[in-house]
Amino acid sequence: MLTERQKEILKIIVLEYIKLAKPVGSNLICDTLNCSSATIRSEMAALEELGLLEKTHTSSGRVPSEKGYRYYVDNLMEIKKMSAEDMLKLQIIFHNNQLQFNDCVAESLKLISEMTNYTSIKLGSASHENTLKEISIVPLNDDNLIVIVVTNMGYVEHKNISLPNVDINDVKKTVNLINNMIVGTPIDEVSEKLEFEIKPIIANYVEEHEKLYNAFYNVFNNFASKNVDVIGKRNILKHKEFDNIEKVSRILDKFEDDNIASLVDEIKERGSDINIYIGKENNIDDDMTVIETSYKTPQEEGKLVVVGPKRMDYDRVVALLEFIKENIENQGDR
Amino acid sequence: MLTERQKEILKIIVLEYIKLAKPVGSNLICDTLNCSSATIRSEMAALEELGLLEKTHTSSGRVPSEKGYRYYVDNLMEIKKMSAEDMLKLQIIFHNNQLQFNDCVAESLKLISEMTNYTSIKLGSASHENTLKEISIVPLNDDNLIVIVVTNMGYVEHKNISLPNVDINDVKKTVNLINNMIVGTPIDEVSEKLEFEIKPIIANYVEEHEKLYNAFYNVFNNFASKNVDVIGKRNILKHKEFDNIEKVSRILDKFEDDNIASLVDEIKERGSDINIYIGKENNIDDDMTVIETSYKTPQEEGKLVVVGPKRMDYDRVVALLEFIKENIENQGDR
DNA sequence: CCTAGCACTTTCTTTTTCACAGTGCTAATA
DNA sequence: TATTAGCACTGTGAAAAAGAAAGTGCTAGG
Repeated sequence: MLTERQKEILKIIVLEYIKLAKPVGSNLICDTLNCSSATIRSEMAALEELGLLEKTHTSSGRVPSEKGYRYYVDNLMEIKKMSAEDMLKLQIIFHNNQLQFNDCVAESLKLISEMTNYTSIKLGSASHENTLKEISIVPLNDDNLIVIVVTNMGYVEHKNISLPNVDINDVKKTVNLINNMIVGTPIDEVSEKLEFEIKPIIANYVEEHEKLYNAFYNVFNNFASKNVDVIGKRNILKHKEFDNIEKVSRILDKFEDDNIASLVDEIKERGSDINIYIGKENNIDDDMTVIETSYKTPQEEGKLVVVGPKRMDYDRVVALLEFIKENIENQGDR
Repeated sequence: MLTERQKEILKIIVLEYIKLAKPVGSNLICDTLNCSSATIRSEMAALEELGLLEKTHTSSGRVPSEKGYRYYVDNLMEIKKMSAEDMLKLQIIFHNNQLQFNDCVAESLKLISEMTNYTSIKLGSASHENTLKEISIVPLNDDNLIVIVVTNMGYVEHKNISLPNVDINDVKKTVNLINNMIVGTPIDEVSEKLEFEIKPIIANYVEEHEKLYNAFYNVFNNFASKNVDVIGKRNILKHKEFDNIEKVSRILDKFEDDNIASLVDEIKERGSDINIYIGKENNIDDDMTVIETSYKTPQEEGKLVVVGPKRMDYDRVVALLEFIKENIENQGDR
């Protein structure tokens, strides 16, 4: 159990380090608290003993440890009101009746990325949670057409396919078959159903049924496994701690990875509204913090995620995410 | 006019520098050519006088100048055969009957990026060259639906919109109106036509016509202006000359820029098959080279672009692009 | 329990030194 | 006349040395 003064000191160090990214010395603190630097130093030594602070070298100032950040987040962080500026900008988005609900989410995440210089991620439902809602085609010319697949969660994917020597009416019939027989199936399982339920039927009356079947099979087989949108990847470059190419590469690779959804998703619920995973607590990177919340509206459910350096402006991001989550859930049915 | 030996020297320097990214000294060259380093040095001085070579400092070896690369590309580069390995990998893609034509292009560019560590760009036709082919909707639930827009060039875009209190049949009627009256219009001009041709009609019989109109208006008004795909952005990180965060940031910003299409597109045709724009010759970045070719098939036309450091493996990229272009144009109608 | 004072440590920056790679020039040579 | 050997010179990069700055831990006294 920390004394009040220790808490005070830890808090100052965390906030100061977040602001300037420089180890914090005892002098800076004794200005704020009314006591000498020597006193602070012995307190800092105690906090280090507890694993809440770290030194970068024997005679450096202190830096919060991962445990230190965690303590701050759990016990010290005050729920800060959003700055008037942040508030205003977000409200403009949510009160813009021109914007569709969906765009509001995307726009607000984009705004968060811009304002904070962190990276945000919008995570829709996974493919196994999506079922086939409808498939349709648009013929472009004799040989080429576009197949459009829509899932019940409103996820859309399309593909350009070319089917020379296949009668367009056969294609249409096949589409009808799919729409009649397979709609409602989880996207994951569609290609399987195609093989066992559709293929045998079209084999009977379509000349080039092999070609036709393959085309549709591919559409579903390569269906993107996740509905995920990463916004502001390059922001990582703007932070002091990522000042060398290897680190930056490592993180950018993670962001680009198709698997990022699972990295974020694997995180077990902590139960509360907004979850914070610091450093090793998350699967993205030991040097990063992930702040995450989920939302649910009649139309859609998903997760909003903000990823930044451990030295992150926790208060602000939490306030922003809370605001957005609330607005999404309330305005979802406007 | 250069002497044969000067050409020889320039060529060696360009190739060597491309390989190792280190200024090339006279000793290295006199091994290859049978003469002393002093001779080479006076030749190098002459080439520098002509602006084809540069020094990094008074007593360094030589580095090709922009003009030097240009001379190499225009006069010295031999059309190299592709390596067996490159050839094989690409052929696998183009001979894979599973893959749709469209995917071949994307896959081969992806492969180029991976093999060369440069960035490639697939540039489809601009929005003003696309006309509306068809619009369709998929209702998701009472209030929400998806609008799908397809252009004659096979470009597809979709948008989730919510229209509470609007009768789905009114929406369908509106879609029919659009499909009957506006199909064939350049995408750019659709929102205008909506206003003057569709809006007055639906105003008569649709209660919430304002909402409905706005929704469709937005779909078209925000239609992506370019059909562009940038592959392997992060490859820039792998090159020696981009070893600091500012440079990397600058370039990555360019890649992310929605305007990248125009940066590449503005380039005036040089008339030949494959165009090379070195450093200041291109609009992307003075430190980069852009190699570009266009293709045209019955289904689609567009540009293939490879972007990398000026110190780029010109021979290889040209060979790769030539191969792909040829395969696209021949196999486009398979 | 707090604080003033001081010796000590590490980093960071600057300066010095040194070997190296490569140049330009000159005078001799084929 | 073109080439070459020889040599003085120059900028770079790495390593070593020196000094300043920031901050700590400890001790003794209030």
